[in-house]
Amino acid sequence: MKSPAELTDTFRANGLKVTPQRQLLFGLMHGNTVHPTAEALFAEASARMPGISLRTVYQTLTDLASMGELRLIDVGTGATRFDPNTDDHHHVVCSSCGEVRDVYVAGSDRLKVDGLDGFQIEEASILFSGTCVTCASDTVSRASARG
Amino acid sequence: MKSPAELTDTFRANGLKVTPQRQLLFGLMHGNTVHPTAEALFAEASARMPGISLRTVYQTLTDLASMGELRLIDVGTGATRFDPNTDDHHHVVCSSCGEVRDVYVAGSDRLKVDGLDGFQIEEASILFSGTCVTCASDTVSRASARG
DNA sequence: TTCTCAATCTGCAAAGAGTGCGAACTAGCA
DNA sequence: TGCTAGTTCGCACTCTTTGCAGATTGAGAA
Repeated sequence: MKSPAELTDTFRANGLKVTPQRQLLFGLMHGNTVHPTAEALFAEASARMPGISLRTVYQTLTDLASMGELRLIDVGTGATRFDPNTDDHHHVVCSSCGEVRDVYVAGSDRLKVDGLDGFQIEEASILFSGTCVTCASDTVSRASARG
Repeated sequence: MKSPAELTDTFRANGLKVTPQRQLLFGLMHGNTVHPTAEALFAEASARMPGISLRTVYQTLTDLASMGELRLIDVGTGATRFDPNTDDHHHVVCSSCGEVRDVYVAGSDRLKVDGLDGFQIEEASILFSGTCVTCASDTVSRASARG
């Protein structure tokens, strides 16, 4: 995703207005690597701008996504997450705490896929799931505490 | 997923009862390749057994999934889909009509993944998305009809 | 700087997907 | 046949996201 300053220009160039709410969200998303949900962003935004509405957060995120500045990701934890990293990458999710990280996969072009049946593929997304370091060590400590 | 007869035994062996509702759902899911949603199964089930409740459909599907007889899949179309194919496979979804097909992928063990950062991976799922044959030809016909 | 108006913001209602709960019902063993 | 734990069903409710409408405001024009 572009920098807040660049986004300001892009929005104006597209006939969209640059409001304080949008600027705040540009800043909160830029360089953000935690893959927040709309609700999480709303909480952060509210702390800095009391009164901002959840509706506006959804609206702005949707705008950014339709401009290709943001990727919407669904890791099966209920709410959609937003990712400002628009590189070609995939994700890994911790099935215990829900943390999501970006992963880069090489060699996916050499996969042999059977059953595509005439589908014209536009995209392939790989989702890894497992246990993150923190949750793995928590499990270990609980186990030793228990026994 | 096992056959309805085998599931009957498995359920009883696990102390679960075999009701007409469950038998109906065993039958509807066995060999089912369309990846139905709970709502879709409920519609089919209702046609054969008026009065069956959506709650029971969810209940039974959840039971089957926790016994490993069914896989829950989320292709990002809103509702969870249920897949009686428990082989090691992946999915392709048509972004136009939502159709889901099973695909088999070879060579995924040779992928180079960067960024796993200590995660203990338990699963990797690949979701392809694109346009199915039917929707692709529909687009073509509409284009030619248009001129 | 002021004016204007389309774009935006906010709050609320509502839709879609699932889940929790409790009363009524029933499969399956004794 | 009776008993009882497991089920079913319907309803209320949660959660996420979207639709709507009136009030507000950004930003180009005057």
